[in-house]
Amino acid sequence: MPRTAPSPKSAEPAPRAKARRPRAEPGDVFDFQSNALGYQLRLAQLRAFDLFFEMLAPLDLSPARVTALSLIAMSPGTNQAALAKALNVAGPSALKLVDGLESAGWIRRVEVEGDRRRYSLQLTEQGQARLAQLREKLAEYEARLTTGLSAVERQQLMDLLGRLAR
Amino acid sequence: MPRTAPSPKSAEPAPRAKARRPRAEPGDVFDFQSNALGYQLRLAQLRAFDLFFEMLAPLDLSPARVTALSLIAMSPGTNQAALAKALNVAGPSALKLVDGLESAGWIRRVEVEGDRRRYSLQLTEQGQARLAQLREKLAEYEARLTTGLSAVERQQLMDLLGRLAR
DNA sequence: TATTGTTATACTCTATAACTATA
DNA sequence: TATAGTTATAGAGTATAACAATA
Repeated sequence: MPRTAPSPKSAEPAPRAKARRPRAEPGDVFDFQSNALGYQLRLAQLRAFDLFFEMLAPLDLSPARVTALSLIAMSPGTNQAALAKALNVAGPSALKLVDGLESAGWIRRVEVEGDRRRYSLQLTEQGQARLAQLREKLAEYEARLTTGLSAVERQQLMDLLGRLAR
Repeated sequence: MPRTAPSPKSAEPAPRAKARRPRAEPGDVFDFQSNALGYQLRLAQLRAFDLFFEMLAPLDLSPARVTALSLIAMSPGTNQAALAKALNVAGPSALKLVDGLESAGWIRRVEVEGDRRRYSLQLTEQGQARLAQLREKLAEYEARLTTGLSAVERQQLMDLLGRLAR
C-alpha cells in the first residue's frame, strides 16, 4: 500500500514548458488517500491483522475465532445458532468457526439431552488450560500494536473508534 | 457483532448456591473484546466498509478501486506492474482492479509505442468527467463516517491511526 | 534472461438456498 | 411449521505458478 509520498518535491525546478507530463503529486485534487480517514483505517486494520496472525497463528486462532472462543468461554453451553447471532454472521460461517475451534482442540460439541437437534458448545480441558496463555498472548499483541502510544492515547483511540462504529 | 454488554447486571441478586450455571459476564477474564483495540479497529473498519459500499457502489467502486483510480489519476500513463507495486498487491490482483475500472468506464488501456508488452493506463473522457462527482461523494462519505466527531477529533484519530500503521 | 501481462488454480471469508433431523 | 445444524454452491478477495509475447 502507498503509505506516504515518495519524497517532497517542492525543491524541484519548475517544469520547462511542455517538457514534462502533467503528473499530479500527493495532496492534489486526485489524491483520495492522504486525508482520508477510511483509508487510514484500512491501513491500520491491515497492520493489526498482520501482527495478529504473526503472533497468534501458532495457536490456530484468527481474530474471528478469538471472538467466537471468547463468547463460548463467557457463555458455556451456548449453541451455534446463538453464536451466529451474537457474531452477526450466517449459520454456515458460525459452523466453520466452530469446526476450526474444535479441530484445534479448543472446544467440543456436546449432545444436549432433551433436544437432539442442537449441540452444547463447551471448552475442552485443554482449551480451558490454554486460555491463560491466550490471555497473555493477546495482552502482548495489544502492547505491540500500540507501541509508541501512551495509555491515554490508546484510550483516546479506543473512544474515537467506538464513536465511529457506533 | 457483539458491541456491548446486553445490560449491566450489578443490580442482580447473587447466585443461590448451585442454582446457576457459572456464566461469565462481559468484563470478566474471558472477555477478549471489551478492552481490545484490535477488536474496536475491526468494528470501525466494518462500519466504514458498509458505509462505503452503500454510498459508492452506484459508481462501481470499492475502496481498493478508488485507491487504484487515484493512483492512475495522479500518474497518468502508469502501467499495471507499477500499479501492483504501488498498491502492494500481486500482479493478477492489479489486473482485476484494472479490469473492473475499465469495464466500469473509468479508465482505458492504451498501447505504448516502443514497448508492445505494456499498456498505458489512462482515464477515459467519461472517467475524467466523473472525477469531480467522485470527489464530492468521497467528501460526503468522510463526513458521514465522522458524524459526531469534531474536526480536531477527526485529525486526532487520523494521527493515532497513522502511528499504529507505521 | 528479464519484464509485462495473462491464465489457471487455489485458499479464505462471506453469503444464500436447499436439505436432514428433530421439535 | 419452525428450528438447529449441515451441505452445496457462489462470489469477492487474496495469493502462487506457469505461460506467451516482447524486450
